[in-house]
Amino acid sequence: MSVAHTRVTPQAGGPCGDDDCGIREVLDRIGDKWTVLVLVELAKGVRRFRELHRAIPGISQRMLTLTTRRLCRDGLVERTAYPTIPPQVEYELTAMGRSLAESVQRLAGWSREHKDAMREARARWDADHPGEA
Amino acid sequence: MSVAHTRVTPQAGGPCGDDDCGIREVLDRIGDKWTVLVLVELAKGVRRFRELHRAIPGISQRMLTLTTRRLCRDGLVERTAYPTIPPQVEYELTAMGRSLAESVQRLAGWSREHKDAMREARARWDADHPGEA
DNA sequence: CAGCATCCTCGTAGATACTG
DNA sequence: CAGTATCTACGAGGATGCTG
Repeated sequence: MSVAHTRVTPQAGGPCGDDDCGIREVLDRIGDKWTVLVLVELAKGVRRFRELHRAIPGISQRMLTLTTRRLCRDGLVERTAYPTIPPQVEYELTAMGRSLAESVQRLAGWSREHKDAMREARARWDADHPGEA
Repeated sequence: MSVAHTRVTPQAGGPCGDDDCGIREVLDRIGDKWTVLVLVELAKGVRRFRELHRAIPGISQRMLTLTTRRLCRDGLVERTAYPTIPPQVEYELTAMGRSLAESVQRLAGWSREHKDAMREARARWDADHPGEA
């Protein structure tokens, strides 16, 4: 997510209310393509770089590096590097990271509960609105 | 958020587990720049197009149109157009939309609780890692 | 008022090659 | 193994003008 988020001006007390300001902040963290997947995988336990890479099909080394680094920076993940040869690096959720992963998984629960309803709604809409991409 | 999401191949039973597959699905819906803001504003009650536009500073007419349409398509928002002159259109959350808004706001709660800790973590990281953009 | 159509910018992420 | 560096693309989103 950051979706080229040019940041919605967070003017406290502005017309945007106070509720959503917090929302954009999380979404700017977890809204991107890979963060949640890493989060969920790490929720299962400690993982090495390569293990994460294999566990998350499709992610490139580059994106895994960037994603884990951002998570470390925000205090959501702890990185431990053992100066062995070959090198070995372990990633683990911090307490805050586990708390976020939990919240995220609740949202995933919502998704599972409603995915069918949404699929139907979409099919209905598409049927009623012919001539749309 | 669709963040140019080329869709992580959702191979059931794959190494990516079953938990996260639901996560990406919600994020593909709400992870973009404006959806959650519209969701939260509509959670406060029925809104007309112009009211939404004013309530969400920074959004363009184009993006508001696209965002509301997608929400309608997924059955999260109901659109009611009155054929008056000038036209008048009202947007309202459906039951499913309200349910999603609630879940999203819980995530926003997490954000508010931890934003300070994350800010501190980031400051610490930046101090320990000089020479990064 | 509530859109639609068009053009353009710029960030996210993919691909590939190299290193401690 | 666990990265870094560089180049490229794609597409979400911004700006602007027009319409029923």
